[in-house]
Amino acid sequence: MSKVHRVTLDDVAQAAGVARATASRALTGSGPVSQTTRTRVEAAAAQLRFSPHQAARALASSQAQAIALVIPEPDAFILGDPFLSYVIMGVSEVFHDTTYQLILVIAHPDDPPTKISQVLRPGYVDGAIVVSQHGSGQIAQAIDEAEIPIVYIGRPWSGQSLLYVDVDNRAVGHIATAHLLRQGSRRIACIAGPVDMSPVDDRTSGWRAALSAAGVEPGPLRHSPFTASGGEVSMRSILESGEPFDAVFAQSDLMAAGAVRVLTEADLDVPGQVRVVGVDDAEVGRATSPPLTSVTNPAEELARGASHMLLSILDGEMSSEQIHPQILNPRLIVRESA
Amino acid sequence: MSKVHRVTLDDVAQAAGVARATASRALTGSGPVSQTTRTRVEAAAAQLRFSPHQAARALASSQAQAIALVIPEPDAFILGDPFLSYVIMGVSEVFHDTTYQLILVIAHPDDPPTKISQVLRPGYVDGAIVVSQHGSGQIAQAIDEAEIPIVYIGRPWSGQSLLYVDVDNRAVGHIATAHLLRQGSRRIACIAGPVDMSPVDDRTSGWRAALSAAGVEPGPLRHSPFTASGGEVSMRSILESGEPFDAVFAQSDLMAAGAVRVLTEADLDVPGQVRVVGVDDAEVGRATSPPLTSVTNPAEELARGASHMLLSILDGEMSSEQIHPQILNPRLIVRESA
DNA sequence: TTGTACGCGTTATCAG
DNA sequence: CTGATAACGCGTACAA
Repeated sequence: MSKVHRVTLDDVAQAAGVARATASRALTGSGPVSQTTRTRVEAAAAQLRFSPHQAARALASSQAQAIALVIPEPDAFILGDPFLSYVIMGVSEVFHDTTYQLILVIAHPDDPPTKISQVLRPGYVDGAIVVSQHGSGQIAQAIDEAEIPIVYIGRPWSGQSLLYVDVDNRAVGHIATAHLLRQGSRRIACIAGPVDMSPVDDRTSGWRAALSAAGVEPGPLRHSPFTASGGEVSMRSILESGEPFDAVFAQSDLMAAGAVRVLTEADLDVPGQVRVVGVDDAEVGRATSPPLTSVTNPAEELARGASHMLLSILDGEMSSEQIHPQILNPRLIVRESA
Repeated sequence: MSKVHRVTLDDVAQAAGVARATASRALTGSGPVSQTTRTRVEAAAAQLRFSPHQAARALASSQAQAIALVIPEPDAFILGDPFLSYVIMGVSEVFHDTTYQLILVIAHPDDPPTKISQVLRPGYVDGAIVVSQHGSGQIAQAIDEAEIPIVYIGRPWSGQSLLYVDVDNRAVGHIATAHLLRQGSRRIACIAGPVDMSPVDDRTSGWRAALSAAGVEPGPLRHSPFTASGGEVSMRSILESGEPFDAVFAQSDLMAAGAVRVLTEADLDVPGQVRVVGVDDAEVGRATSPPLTSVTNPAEELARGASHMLLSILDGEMSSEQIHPQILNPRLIVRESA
């Protein structure tokens, strides 16, 4: 059990016949180095298979070279939502080409805010992307108070941060509803997500706006988690209430899939008796029968946008004038359910 | 622009009127400290909102307090697979209750093995969980050669590591096929995943074994990525080949969903003319019409198992005798597609 | 039980 | 352009 000697910068320097400082400069490009010594150092490093000790580097340079992707997890199975999968992919993709590592932080709403504060500070990560932010709770506050740059995916519920990317969620609700109206629906229900999320708020008000613009009364409205079973619960609740409706705007495809399931079980034909529109244009919506008409929610684009925004801040390439939200436009994908 | 003074352990020590070493021991519990000074130090730390500098701690203790979840990403949209979402959730859940951070590493097959080697070393992470390992490629080798403990989710294709958790994938194939046989199918096609993955191998051989045990000839076999469109492609290929079949064993629900879609488009009734069984028992399989009969693939359990295995190694609670794979049993979930 | 002093591997600041 | 040398913040033998 002999202790394995870690190849350190000193070893490289010695092998190349230079001082440690010189080797550092040569490898990081952080200072003037002659071409000859540079190649010599690089050769030595390659031969010794040197790779810098991240912690040491972070300590000395006070740069963690890591960013956090924070996902508040209020409901147990939120990761089942394809939206988040694509967000993870998008973020990962952008940072893959950089020197930053991606630290995934799934924050439970009931664990101490100090836990997340510990991570969101300089020395641990250089910045963070927060997705699917819920409004209430100390977690949101802890995040707001972090001393590192934070970019949000989805307009933050409170706080005045302008560092976020989002789809125009009001438009999402409007587009979906307008389509249903065009198809002839007159009593449009809304199966919404949790009440404390800004996208939910915005999509719901888009729904309302489209209805009132058409002079139509709103149909029943229900809130539930962004899951298939959430959609089922809401759909059942609406059916049991006896409130009339001839269409459903579900705020995610997962919810819509649940709703379609309940409608089918109740022998209601989709779209014959009830038209359904979802949001996300996710795979699950292509599996339902009939396939789901859906409004896009470009998760990967949002993720990439947020990542680039964060990168440009970290690299100091962002003047304060450039700080403004980036809003993406949703798009209607018509399939057979509406 | 005054420089923000970071609250350091020295500050805490000073405030508590003790030496830094004492403060360190009090906070980490790594040495004898009197009860009174401990409370005093803790009070000071709380008041100053001290939180240790992770990099410094990692450097001094040569423990990164982080683990990596490595996901080789051969196909663009692999994260669309719910299996991986649940793996992420399971791993995250276990490590959430520890002091370890989760670093997500998505490794492209065509980027230099050195990139992943850099991460998988002491000083960066203390251990790693590798999921969905493909056989070929330098990445696999780079991972094998890492100097930190590695636990696999899914039996590694090559190498002799016994540190893995997996479902009994042969049983997965066997159970699915046996069920189809029991239902009266006699010509069972197999829509398999990529050829260089051990689960694919095992499920396929389970399919073969069940068929030969029943004295039945294997139906057509196709390989494609573990995605819905992969399932579509394979299904179309089988249809176009003209080879007869009256059932399909698809090696994931996503693939099965794609297959069902193609079958429906071809006016083939499921399960009337073609029975279909998938794997994963995922949400997407509940949205298809008819809902998918499926063999479970307990992603979260696998993830939790792997996480605990890694933790017990990191904590040194594992004698070499205990090193053996952990194999979970799959289970058939009968729905309407077969 | 507590304090002193050194080391962890890099980067950064100076002289030269 | 290069080489000493001082931080960076914390853990930990060792001595008191």
